[in-house]
Amino acid sequence: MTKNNQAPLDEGEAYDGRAVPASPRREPLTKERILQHALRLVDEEGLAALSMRRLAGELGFDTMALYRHFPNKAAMVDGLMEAAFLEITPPSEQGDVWERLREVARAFRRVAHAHPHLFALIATRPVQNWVALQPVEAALELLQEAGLDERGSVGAFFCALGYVYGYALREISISPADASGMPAWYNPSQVPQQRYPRLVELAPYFAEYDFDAGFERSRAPLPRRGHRL
Amino acid sequence: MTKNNQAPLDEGEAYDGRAVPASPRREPLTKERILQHALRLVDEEGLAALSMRRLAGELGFDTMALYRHFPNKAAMVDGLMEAAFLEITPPSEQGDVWERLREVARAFRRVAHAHPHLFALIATRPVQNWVALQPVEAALELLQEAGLDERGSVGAFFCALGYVYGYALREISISPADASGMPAWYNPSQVPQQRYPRLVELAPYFAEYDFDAGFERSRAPLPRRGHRL
DNA sequence: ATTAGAGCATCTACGGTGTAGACTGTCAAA
DNA sequence: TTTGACAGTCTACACCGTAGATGCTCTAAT
Repeated sequence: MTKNNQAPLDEGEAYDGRAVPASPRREPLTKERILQHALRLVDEEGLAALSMRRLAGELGFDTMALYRHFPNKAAMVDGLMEAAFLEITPPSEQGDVWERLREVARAFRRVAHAHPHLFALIATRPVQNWVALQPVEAALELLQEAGLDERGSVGAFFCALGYVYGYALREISISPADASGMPAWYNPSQVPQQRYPRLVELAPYFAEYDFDAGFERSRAPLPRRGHRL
Repeated sequence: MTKNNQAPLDEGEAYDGRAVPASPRREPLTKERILQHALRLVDEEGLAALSMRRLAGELGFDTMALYRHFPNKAAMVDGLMEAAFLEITPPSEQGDVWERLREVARAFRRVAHAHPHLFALIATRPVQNWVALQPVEAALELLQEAGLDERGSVGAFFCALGYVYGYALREISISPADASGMPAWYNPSQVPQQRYPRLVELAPYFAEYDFDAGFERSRAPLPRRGHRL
């Protein structure tokens, strides 16, 4: 398959992995520029599309130039995840505690939508960036402010975090549609009728399910006032 | 890094990707044997360790022999996921509906523990195996049996599925421990004290958190009798 | 008994990947 | 003017998935 290459490439052919000797003066490579372009690549074409050769090529540099800024590819991807976490805005300073907790949850989900490919990675790997713990800290603070004791905070945290991650992940994993415009198993005509009668019966309701509303409605995993977890 | 290679390899050196001409009579390759060995590999060393060359080598065959049984690597991995889904046992035939729903949830979580690396893939990708929909069908049936209407069933399904996936995923993603035996952010001495005071304060409670109990306790996302979702 | 064919296994080769190590050019400080 | 640091380049290596041609062995039909 041929890849359409609308990148800058002002310095030369590039993107066979090599760049041209380069003009005497040019914008030097930086961590930020690299990450920015990499993020765009991943968002638009998925993680598989992110290769050091291609990335460097599209930026107009030699592949190995990237290694002046990151020790290896894994470190660069870590940088991408960190960037994603930085998009999780801190909750507002005042207002109902539970509402502020919901704000954090929404921020997580927003990141999932903004960077689905990256989010799959984030949800899958252990946390290894301190920045990533910023929203965690915020959530814990809120839970305690809401009156939960230590053990309760941790319990509620894991419960809610799991829910938010999982819900968002289901959302973005389910999406890819077939020719008919909807995932195969939403499409009753494709489901083996007698093995999965409920699936067939409920197919239209799956198709019309509103993820936004569903997320907002489901406060269950967050304990409420007077509700023992 | 050198890889220790305790595989069969009775036919010859192998695992440089090539196998020896092979003795006249030997156990032929089958889908099942391939999947079985591949699953072991993934469970023990992670998805990255699964390469066609290595897999074939360890089985004592030429790399390309695998392609007689699977059109490509992706199809083989699909087979692995299908195998994992088959481990999700159907719920018992009778008893409390909610308890049977919990059985399905537990079965999911059990698979996550049995095959963490594979589960990360499963949780991340859209469903593409009909077999994988078996437990979905079961859950939907139970939800309706419990008295929820169509829209309610779908809502509860997404809610619960998200929670189960997410909770299990957090569990298996968090685990990798550092030298001290616990994940870095459970370890108060490693957490930047003043940026994350709550994290430090709650660290011991994180360390003692019981995932099993937490999972069992958290029935919140599943609506109960008399509880409007 | 001989032949034809079907399957499975093997071999070779191609283009892709991440990255180690040596090299070159440019600029700032000594 | 020299020195050194540093950014970018070049070459090379080992690994990856897999297309295509070739060979082997057993079965069924002649």
